[in-house]
Amino acid sequence: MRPTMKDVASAAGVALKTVSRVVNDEPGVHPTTAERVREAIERLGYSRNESARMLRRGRTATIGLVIEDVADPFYAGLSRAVEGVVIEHGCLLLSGSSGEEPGRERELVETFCARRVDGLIVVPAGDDHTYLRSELEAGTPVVFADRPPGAGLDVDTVLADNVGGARQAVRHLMVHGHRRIAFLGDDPAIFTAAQRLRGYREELGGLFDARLVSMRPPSSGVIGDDLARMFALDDPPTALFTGNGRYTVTTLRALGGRRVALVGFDDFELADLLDPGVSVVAQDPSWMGRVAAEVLFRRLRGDVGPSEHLELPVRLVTRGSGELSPDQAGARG
Amino acid sequence: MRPTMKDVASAAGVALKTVSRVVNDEPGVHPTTAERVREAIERLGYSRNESARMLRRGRTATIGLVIEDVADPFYAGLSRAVEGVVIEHGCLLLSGSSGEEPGRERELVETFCARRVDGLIVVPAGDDHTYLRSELEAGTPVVFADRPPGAGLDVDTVLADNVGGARQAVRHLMVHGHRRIAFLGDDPAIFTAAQRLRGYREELGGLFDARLVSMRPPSSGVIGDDLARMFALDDPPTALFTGNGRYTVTTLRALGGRRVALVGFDDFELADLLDPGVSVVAQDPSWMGRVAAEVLFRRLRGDVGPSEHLELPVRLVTRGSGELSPDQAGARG
DNA sequence: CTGAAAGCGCTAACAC
DNA sequence: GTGTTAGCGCTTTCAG
Repeated sequence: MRPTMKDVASAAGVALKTVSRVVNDEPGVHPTTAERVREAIERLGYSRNESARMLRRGRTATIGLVIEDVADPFYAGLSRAVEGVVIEHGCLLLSGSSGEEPGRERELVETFCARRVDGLIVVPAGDDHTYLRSELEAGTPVVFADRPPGAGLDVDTVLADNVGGARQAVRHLMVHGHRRIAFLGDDPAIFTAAQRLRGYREELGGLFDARLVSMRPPSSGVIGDDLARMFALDDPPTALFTGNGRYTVTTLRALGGRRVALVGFDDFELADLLDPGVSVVAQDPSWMGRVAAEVLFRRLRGDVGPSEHLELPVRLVTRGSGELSPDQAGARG
Repeated sequence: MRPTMKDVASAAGVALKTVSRVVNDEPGVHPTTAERVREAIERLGYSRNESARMLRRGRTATIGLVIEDVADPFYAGLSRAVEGVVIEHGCLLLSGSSGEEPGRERELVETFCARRVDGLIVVPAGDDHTYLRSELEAGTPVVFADRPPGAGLDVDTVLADNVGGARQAVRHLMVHGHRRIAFLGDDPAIFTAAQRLRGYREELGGLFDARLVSMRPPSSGVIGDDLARMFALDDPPTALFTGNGRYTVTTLRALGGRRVALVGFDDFELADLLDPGVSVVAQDPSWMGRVAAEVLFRRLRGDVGPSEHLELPVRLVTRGSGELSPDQAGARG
């Protein structure tokens, strides 16, 4: 069906190996012979079968990326950055979304491994990664991004400063006079959510009040109810800290124009165009992706040093919503 | 290094083929034997080498997806939908972003083809796809999404109703009393931009005024200048039609709170939370992705009917900005 | 500079 | 039920 090297070889009247040399730009082929081979390649429309090459060489020039959901802007940005580095290194990217399901994460990782990806970048959904043990022993480098692996796995990790970022957000609100600061975030089973809760709690100290904390899976759709419950308290919150981009948006929608001080974790498009502009603790998903990919390729180049645990700083961006004072709260904007 | 079927076979005291049978759930293996093989697989930590399998079977169970940029919400949504269908069919997705560069699009497509992807979904950046000819002849199905292929290529295509959507947007603004409607969009070399300009022009008829059209590459950063120029006219626009999500956002930012009627092509997160809410002609990127993937798998299943050319309807979503009357324009919001 | 032979790990086709 | 053989298309090794 498709022409193979053998076909090209007989078309050009040379041996298989000579074609291989030409295709791979190996030295030691007479220019005239090379030209004849190239002409045959062109004429037959030959293109090297990478599957065969991979099998023989034992390298696939493929990196596997498991994220939570490409449609989420954070992971989309991360993916794009990973892709950039991967392409720069002459590799291709196999990617998949776990949808926050540990089973799917594992399935994806195992499928990628069966394809013998040269390396793996994983944003884990689960917290048991013992299934990766044999792959690591086989020498495949793995980098965890955004969230660390489950206990007992010593691999490179690139995280954001979740605790510090949360503390920064809460401190900012406190500086602006708030004492009743609510936290709305994801299920604490998720690492980043738990870390941000921790930072929130640490910074709040004695002001912490469990009634001002709502952590629900994003699908539950009850953030509005939780908010209503909090606002009905004798001492309602005057400020909100939302645990990630999705919650910030959901919360803004649930507020329906009600003016409350708010700082969100994660930056998002149009945060500056809302009224007031939404103050956020911004992560840089591209940076995280790039760093994770670079660590991976360093390993691929043979770096066998101890595992790296990077924590990327985050940045408070003030746009108005986080600078409202407690007495400005409550009014309908 | 890694255990192979041969290793498993000798560990279990059976022949290679028996291991293959067990691994592939082929019938005709005695339960006891199968159990022994499974035990050996478990003990050695064996996992089938898919590269070898691909080479032998001639199918890679891989689909290639070329888009413009994963970090763009439209393409992120499309990717996610494609991924869903691909996984459902037991395949994996190789994806890459062309960054709107025809050269990169071609490179990606050719690399994917060298890996012998079973099928290809392409959002083209260029308009010459003759390089795909040989691949199509080799039997690889290709589906174009969002934009059609260059001349002379008869393949399945899934597009949105760009002309109709643009007409709908302009008509809506006209119904609300506007006669001076500007169009801000992408370089007309891009299919969707050209189609939307066409719809805009058709619907506007005699009211068309070239001075109210600005089509620039998104990188140029001069949308604000163009807008200023238009507003400085004797008969400035009272309404804007923006050609895609990115332009809508850039335009809103450039307007800096100035109240002008506006309808944008493409829906976007938070469009409802801005003041006024942004009216849009909404496409459904997930739908487009799903449909494209389904058409592809139908081909893969052997459908050899004439090429399909699907046009997905779009939907006008009114949120306020598109319902402002001409005399409400000009004020600072 | 060029070529022949072996074999990567698997599956297909056919024995037994 | 099970095993043997050939070979997918390429790279590696070694021989000329």
